[in-house]
Amino acid sequence: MTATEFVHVQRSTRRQPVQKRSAARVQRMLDAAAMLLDEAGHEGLTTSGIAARAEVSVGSLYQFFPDKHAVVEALARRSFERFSSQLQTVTTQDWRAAVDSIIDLYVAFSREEPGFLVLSFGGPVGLHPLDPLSVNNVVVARTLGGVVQASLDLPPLVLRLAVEVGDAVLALAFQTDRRGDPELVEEAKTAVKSYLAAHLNP
Amino acid sequence: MTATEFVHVQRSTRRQPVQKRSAARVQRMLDAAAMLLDEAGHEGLTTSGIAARAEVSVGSLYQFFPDKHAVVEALARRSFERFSSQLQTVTTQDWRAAVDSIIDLYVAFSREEPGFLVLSFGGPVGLHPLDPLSVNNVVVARTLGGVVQASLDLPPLVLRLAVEVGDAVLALAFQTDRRGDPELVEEAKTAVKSYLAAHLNP
DNA sequence: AGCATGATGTGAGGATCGTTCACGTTCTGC
DNA sequence: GCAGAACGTGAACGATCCTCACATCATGCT
Repeated sequence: MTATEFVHVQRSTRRQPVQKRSAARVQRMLDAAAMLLDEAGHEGLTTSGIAARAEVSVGSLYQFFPDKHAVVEALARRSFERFSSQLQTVTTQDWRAAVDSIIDLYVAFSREEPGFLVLSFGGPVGLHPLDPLSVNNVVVARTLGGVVQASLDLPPLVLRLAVEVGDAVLALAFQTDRRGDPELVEEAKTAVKSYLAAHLNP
Repeated sequence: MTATEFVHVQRSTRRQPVQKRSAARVQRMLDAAAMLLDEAGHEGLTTSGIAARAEVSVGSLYQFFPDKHAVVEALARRSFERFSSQLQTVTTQDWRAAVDSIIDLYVAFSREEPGFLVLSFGGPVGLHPLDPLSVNNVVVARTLGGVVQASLDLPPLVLRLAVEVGDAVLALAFQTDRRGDPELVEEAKTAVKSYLAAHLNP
């Protein structure tokens, strides 16, 4: 599983940046969107705001993104790619330690990567039925599965739900405390581990 | 815990209906919002749409609600009150059966009550940090606790997380299948029960 | 009944936002 | 150095949220 896995065929009807100049501008737009997302949340995110912050005209935004939602989606994709690349450094024989590491990594990433927190838990995720951001959890589940398969063998659904369970508790942790309530972060670990353990001793 | 628990001091700066006529109109507005939510989702919900569907002018809407979000919030409150009143009919000595019943009730309610599904899982829930809709799960957790305390004693946090875990899996169930993927609904039950069981045999 | 007061109802219009488009500028390959 | 493609721009259009000045209805009091 390489990072190129996420470079899907762009669903956008817009141009893709081919020159260095515009590629850099697109990155600036995503940076601007991430900052504004942290500062003002989803509701405070405006196309003109993104353009202004990125020192770009609105028209430039729409050269590369079909609509505002596509900007958010591209940002989420970029953030998740970064997270995923770090995820692959997690290698351990003990599956319990793997769960802890993955959750710690996720928490750290939520604190550092601008916009990541809002994208994950903030609210409106464009849940298009096809292949939305929610599929991210599938990737996490596969990675978890890859790490874990060394010591145990579980059906994909269980791994997927384990990730979903962790996500839910972590959402609560970040809702309580912007930096992630430590007690709830620990509970997320035990929740996932106890859920997985339950599927081992039926 | 009676239904009046949810009739908080109205946070709105707007008038509250005092005559029968306007009270009925407010209900019509909420009905309209629920229908439109089912038909077009959050993004398709417009104030003029609600007003038209309820055969009311936009101005009337804003006499009783400070903004659009307040309409959604009031609808969520009303729906949850209805759900909560059914929730109190669940009485059982076996806590495992109680979990099953509550989840079945939730699934049934999500299918029948207009807008309930979109409000629960659809996306943008106005996660105001103070006392948002997310508190609903606290109420469910307390009810679960009340039913369960007969047979076992668990800290509130565990009950709260049990509800959160169930919510997460059910969200996935309704994301897969508009009527709730049966396999995932069953998995929601086992996930919650195994999580609770894990906190009994440490 | 008649009147006063407040509750209720209205919809055109201001403000903001997403998006488009016709035009001007810069790069790339030949 | 030239043609064509890629890139960049911002005024303007339509949709949407929300307000406000005004009209109508209900209730209580004399």
